[in-house]
Amino acid sequence: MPELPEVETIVNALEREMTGENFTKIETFIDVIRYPLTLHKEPELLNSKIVTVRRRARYIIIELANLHAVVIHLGMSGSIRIVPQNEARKKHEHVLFYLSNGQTMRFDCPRRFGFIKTCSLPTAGAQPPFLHDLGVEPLSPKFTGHYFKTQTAKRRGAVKNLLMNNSIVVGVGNIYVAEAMFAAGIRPDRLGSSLTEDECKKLVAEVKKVLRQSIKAGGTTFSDYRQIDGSEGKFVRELKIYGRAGEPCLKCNTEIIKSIIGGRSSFTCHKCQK
DNA sequence: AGAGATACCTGGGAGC
DNA sequence: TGCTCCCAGGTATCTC
Repeated sequence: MPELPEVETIVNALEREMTGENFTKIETFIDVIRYPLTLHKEPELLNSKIVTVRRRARYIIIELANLHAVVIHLGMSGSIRIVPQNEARKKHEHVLFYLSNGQTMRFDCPRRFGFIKTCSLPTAGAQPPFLHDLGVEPLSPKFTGHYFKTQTAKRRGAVKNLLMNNSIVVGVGNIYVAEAMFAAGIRPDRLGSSLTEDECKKLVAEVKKVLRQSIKAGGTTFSDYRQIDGSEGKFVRELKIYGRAGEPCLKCNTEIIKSIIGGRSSFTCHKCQK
């Protein structure tokens, strides 16, 4: 499933392929994915130059010269491909964006957890209005151990849930939370407010590290994520704890235990993580 | 206010 | 082999 590194990989590729082009036609093949699709009825999205493709949290923002924007969220199984216009449409390619260079950008979303919103921007480079309440970017200098300590100190709940809370820090999903918490030696069910400043520092550092490693590897292919050329991400080979319930811990051989925290699968080595 | 639970959806794996 | 069942996930929304 696409987490932040995957979205980053996709955004970089879209920026390279689409900047300077424009949409000549938008076709939808389904009325509702997560929300009703309306963008095929919005002529202001057509024939205006694509100025940038950027990312905020897991949202892909395609900004047009006329200050309209297409905002795409891939949900858990969405992917985007850029292929020639004459290529046959795949079963779950629900939206086709025709580009002025003869290519199509295709939004594929088998489980329909993704969505596409459109909005107008107050100024060039501005954030879409509905993204204003998001927390800091995990790879930005704003995400520090001290910041995380401040946030956890005033809240209740398990550390894992706080790391996945989008109003604190964005784009850290279930896979990378598991990996970062293992690397930092902290149990995911620890009360967030029980973390020392040093533990927060260590955890924040490991979150950044695991995200950077994954970006370098082209993202994690787990079930159906693909890069825009259809190739697989390679980070899945490097997962040390996620999905390894019942298997021995790679550091100490203790059996990895699966539990449910915040309604999501969690993986813990009770010897290495305190 | 904030935290927890739930709905959304379907491919794929497990089990029979 | 083929069927059924259940699980995976991020976000919005509801409830407490």
